[in-house]
Amino acid sequence: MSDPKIRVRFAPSPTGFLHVGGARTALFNWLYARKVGGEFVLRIEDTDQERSTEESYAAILRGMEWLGLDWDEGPGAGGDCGPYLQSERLDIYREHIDALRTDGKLYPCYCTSEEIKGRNLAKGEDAFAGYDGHCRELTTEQRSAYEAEGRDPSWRLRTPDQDSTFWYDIVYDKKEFPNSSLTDRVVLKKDGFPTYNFAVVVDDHLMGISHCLRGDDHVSNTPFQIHVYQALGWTPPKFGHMPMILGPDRKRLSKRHGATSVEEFAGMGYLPDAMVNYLALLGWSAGGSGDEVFARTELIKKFSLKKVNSSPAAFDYDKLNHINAQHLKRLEPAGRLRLVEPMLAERGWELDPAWLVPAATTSDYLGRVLNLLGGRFSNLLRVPEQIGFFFSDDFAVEAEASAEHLAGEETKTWLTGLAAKIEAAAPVDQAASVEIYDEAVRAFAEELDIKAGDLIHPCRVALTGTTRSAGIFEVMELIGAPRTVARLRGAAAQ
RNA sequence: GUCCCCUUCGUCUAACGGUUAGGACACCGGCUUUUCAAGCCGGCAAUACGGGUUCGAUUCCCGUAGGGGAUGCCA
Repeated sequence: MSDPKIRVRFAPSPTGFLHVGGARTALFNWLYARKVGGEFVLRIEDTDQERSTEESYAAILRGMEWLGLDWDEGPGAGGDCGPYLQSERLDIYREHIDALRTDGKLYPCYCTSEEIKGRNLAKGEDAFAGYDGHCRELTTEQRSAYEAEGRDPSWRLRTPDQDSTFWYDIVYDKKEFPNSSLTDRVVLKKDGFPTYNFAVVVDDHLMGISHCLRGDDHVSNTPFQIHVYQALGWTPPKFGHMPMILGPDRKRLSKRHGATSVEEFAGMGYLPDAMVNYLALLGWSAGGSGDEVFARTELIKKFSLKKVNSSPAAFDYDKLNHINAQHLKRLEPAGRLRLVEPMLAERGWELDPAWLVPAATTSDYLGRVLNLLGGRFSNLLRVPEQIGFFFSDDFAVEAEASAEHLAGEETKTWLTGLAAKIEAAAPVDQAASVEIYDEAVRAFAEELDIKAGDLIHPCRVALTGTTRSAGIFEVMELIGAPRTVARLRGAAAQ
C-alpha cells in the first residue's frame, strides 16, 4: 500500500510491425501491471527520423489492440506524463541535454562513423571495436577548427574508465560490466534528436517508470544508461531483461521462419487469447505440473516476474496450434457464434426453411452446428470448410473419399434405397430427429444384411464430402431430410 | 577483436544441494467406434562436455564447445 506506484511501459519504435518478440515483452509488462494493480504505459520511440513511419505506428497499435493489451497511458489513452511520442518531447530532452552540457558532462564529437571505423581498422582492431575517445579531450582551438570545417558536432556523455557498473536484474540477478568496456556514447545526434540511450532514460524517469522490463538485447545498453541516470542525478528503475524468442532452428526469429508479426498470426486464424497464452509460455511458466492453457484472467493471477527465466526460447507452431485449439474449444457458445457469424455473412449462407431443420433462425442453426462440431475446431481459418456443407450443397467432395466409398454399383443401389427409406420415415413438414435417421439406417442395413458401417461410410461422404465428420445421424438431423435424401440420390447418380 | 549472456527429453519447461529428474506439445500404442478429431489411459525421450567443491551436484565454482546479444549519430 505504501509502496510507490508500480509503473511499467512498452516502448516500441515504429520501424516495422509488432514483432512477436516485442509482443511478448509488451505482454510481460502488461501482465505484471495487471497482476499488481500497477499502470501500463505505451510510449513510441520514434527518434529515428529516417526509419520511423506512420504505417508502422498504426500497425503497432493495431497489434496491441488485437492482442488485447490495453494501456493506461499513451497514444489515444492520454495520461499525465505525455506526450507519449518521443518526437514530440524534443524540448524536454533539449532541456536535460543543456543541463548536462552546463555541468560539463558532455562533450562535442566531430567524428563521422566512417572516421571512427577507419581509425579502428588502422589500429588493427575490428571495425566495430567502438568509439575510441578521439574528441574526448579536444582543446578549444581544435573544436573551433572542426567548426570552421563546417562540421556539426554530436554530443557524447563522458563515462568513467575505472571500476565497474552493476545492477540487480530481475531476471539475471547481479549484472556487472567493467567501465573500461564502455564507450562514451552519443546522447544528442547531429540532427538535434536525442539517441535512444538518452531519451529512454529521460522518459522512464519523467514518466515514473518503476520497472524497466525489456528484451535481452538491451542488457549491454543498461550500464551506459545507468551512467546517464547518474549524470542527471536520478535513481534508475529496476531492470528486468526478458529472454529472446528464437526460431525453431534456434536462430534469431526472422521472416524465413514464417510469420513474425502478430498481425500475421491474426490472419492465420489464431485467437488473441491463444496467442497471449502461448507467448506467455515462452520464457515463463506457472511452475510445477499441470495444465498450460490459461484464460487471460488466470494468466494475470498466475504471472510472476520471478518465474521469468533467462534462457532464450524457440518458437514452436505445434504448441501454438494446440493452445489455439484448446482456446477455441473452451470458447463459450455465444463467443464462438460471434466469431463465426461474419463468415456466414461473407458467404451469403443462411437458413432456408425448406431444409426442415430444427432451428428457427440462421443464428439458431449456426449455434446448433457449432455445438455439434464442438471440439473439432482447431483454427478459425478452417471453420468455413468445416461447416460449409450445412449451409450449401456446393461443397467440395474429396476425390479419394468418393473413390473409396461411393464408386461401387452396389453402394449406389444402397444409397438410393436408403434415400427412399428416409423419405418414408421422415415427416414431410417438420424436422426429423436423430432417432429417425438412426433407425432408418440400421433397419435398412439389417434388411440388406450388411453392417451399419457399410452404409454409414458412404453416407458420410455423400452428405459431407469427406470421411471425417461428427456423428452422421446428428449431421442428417441438422442438414434436414430433404437435403439428406437429395444428397444420397445425387451421390448414387454419379 | 572486446564485453555480456544462455545451455534439463526434438520443443516449451519443473525440480530448498538429497526426486524412480516431474509436466506440456509433438511422436508411438491402447480404449471408444459410425469415420476423423476430441477425450481418457499408457509409452518413448533430457541434465552439452571436462574438471573441481561436497557425504551427496541438474543445482555452486572454473574451463571447453555450441548458440545468442552488444560493441551505431538503430532502437
